[in-house]
Amino acid sequence: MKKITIADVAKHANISKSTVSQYLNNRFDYMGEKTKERIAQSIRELDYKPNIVARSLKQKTTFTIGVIVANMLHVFSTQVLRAIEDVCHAQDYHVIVCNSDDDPKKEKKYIEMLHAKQVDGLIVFPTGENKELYEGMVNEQFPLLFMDRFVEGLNIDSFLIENEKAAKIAVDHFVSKGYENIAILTKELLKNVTPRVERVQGYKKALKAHGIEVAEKFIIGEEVEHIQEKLKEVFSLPTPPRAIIAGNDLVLIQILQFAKENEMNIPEDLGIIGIDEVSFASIYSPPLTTISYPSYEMGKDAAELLLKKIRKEENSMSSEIHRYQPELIERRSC
Amino acid sequence: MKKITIADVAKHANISKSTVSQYLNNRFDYMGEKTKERIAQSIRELDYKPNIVARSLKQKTTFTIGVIVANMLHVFSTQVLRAIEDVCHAQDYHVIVCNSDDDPKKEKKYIEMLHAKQVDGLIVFPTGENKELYEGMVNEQFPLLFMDRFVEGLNIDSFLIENEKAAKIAVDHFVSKGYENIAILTKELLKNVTPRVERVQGYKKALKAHGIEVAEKFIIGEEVEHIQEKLKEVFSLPTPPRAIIAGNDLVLIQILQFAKENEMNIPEDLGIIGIDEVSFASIYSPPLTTISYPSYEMGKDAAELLLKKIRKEENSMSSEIHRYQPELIERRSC
DNA sequence: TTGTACGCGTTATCAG
DNA sequence: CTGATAACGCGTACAA
Repeated sequence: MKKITIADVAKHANISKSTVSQYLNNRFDYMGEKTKERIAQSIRELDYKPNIVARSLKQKTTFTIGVIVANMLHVFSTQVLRAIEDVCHAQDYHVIVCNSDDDPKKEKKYIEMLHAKQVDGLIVFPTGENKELYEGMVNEQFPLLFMDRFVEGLNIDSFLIENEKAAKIAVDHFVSKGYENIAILTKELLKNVTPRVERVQGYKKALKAHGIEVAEKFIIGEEVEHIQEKLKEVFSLPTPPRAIIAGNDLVLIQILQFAKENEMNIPEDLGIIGIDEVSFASIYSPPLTTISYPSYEMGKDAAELLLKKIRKEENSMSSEIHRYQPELIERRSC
Repeated sequence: MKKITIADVAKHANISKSTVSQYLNNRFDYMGEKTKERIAQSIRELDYKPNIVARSLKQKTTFTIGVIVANMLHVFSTQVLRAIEDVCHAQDYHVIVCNSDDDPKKEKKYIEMLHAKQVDGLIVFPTGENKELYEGMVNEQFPLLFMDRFVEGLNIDSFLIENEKAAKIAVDHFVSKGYENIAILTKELLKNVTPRVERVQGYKKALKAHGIEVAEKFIIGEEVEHIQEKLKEVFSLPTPPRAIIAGNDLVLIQILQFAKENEMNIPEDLGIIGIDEVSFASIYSPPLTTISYPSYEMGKDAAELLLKKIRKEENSMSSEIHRYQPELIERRSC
């Protein structure tokens, strides 16, 4: 059961490989009707399928891109991926998906392997730890885009949420409702991941703009496993928070759990605003006020830009930061 | 800025391509130390990267597999994908991800393209509408696995949840708690997708086993957009349901919304069991009783089997149905 | 140990 | 309109 190649088809149709190749590439400017027919016939009879690897070798293009996310279990990543895949499908590209798990080594290995596999471009949620590597690809003019995270001084198109604004919207809303002692909770602050640092930054700025003093004790960063203890600690303070911003969906669930276990009334005892839309926001009791942003659109725009750069319709050298606006969805938790 | 090939390295090191190739493939059984050093040196200086496409053409293997899911926005798909990616990463394979959107045409196009791209194997959440195509691949001995959905009479390894049992567990639990008028809600029943039909089947069987008559009006299938109206209709019946099984997470949210809007008390007015674990199950009021199953494990096992078949460590001809056990997580909604 | 020559499947070029 | 022939980059007998 040997694979049939273009040579077999040629032999079967009694013509040369080149003619068959032309046929396959729709270059029948001057091809005889009868020849066309014979080729079509042979292809059908032999059930010939072109070998795209061979074509890629010759054409130096694979019609495949790579996407390296931190972790595709995150809802945001999933939505971005889905958008990318949709755009690629529409333009006959395929997508190789990888999880870096925020591990620079893993990220590096993936980038190098995908590059070696000759993918035509890459969309990365960067760990930020492989600057030289990123830089090398830019110099090579390799189509590369960053998503969700920014890496300083690198001249690479980046698609980001207006994170400071997201935090500001939350603070403003709390203030307008008369809340005091507003806290913010995110995952560990150690890692300087763009969304986290920007959100905290925006939180601070917004407080200052309202003439409220920033209290470090209200800026909480903790690994998910230890959030409950941490929360307990913070809410045992003489002046505990009366309002809290959840830095993302996971952290929001932790807060809700804590509030529930301690029988705190929302929004009376504690106001809550979650950054990230969650599936259960509108059915929760009370319905949760959240801040959402256009994940799908971000993925779509990124994919479209990448494909343009791949086709050189867009200058692969110029680069900018694309910012997306967060939006308050007011419900009842604040 | 020309690409460096193995020939350039050879020239630079003043030896032949074959020697370099051997070096790259760790076949230095009899290679001179000095030669090895020279090669390493040249590779570094020229920053040579092997072209994997060329290697694939020669070796007829791409170290890439394809996964076609119905829609990667579904939590189950995401978890399965993540597991597959983990296994593949550990064995240096890459994963191309595609969304069929339950469209047989799209599925067909993907399968054919991926095949042409010479992926080494495929894991598919089948639409079920491309039997001939699936069959062709089996005959070709192409490594192919099905996930979540079963296609009759096809001799292809399939990884499925014990769906009937999941429904049975729910029914049994309701009955043991003294509930009557137990309904089941799924998305449209028209499409004969394995999980849906098996769950309804299991529901019926379980009721019968308890000597309870099956009422067609309690078997509800509806598109997500119209679920609210449908629910309104069903709960206006003379004897409305007192308990309801949510066929999946999306449908569960719809039920919760309906219950909330109509101020129904859970579990007093209405008992609820959701098939599919959801992130907010334990923080909801009341905490939701759900039935979960090992998605990650399913993806992991599938990927491992696929890679074995690819390496011919496993007979690609033999095939079986792998069933996974659902588990009741009792909380307070029933 | 190393070098030569050829194959992998397709496409591009250039005669005819 | 069609057909040789040479790439594309790598791997590998086989020869030396």
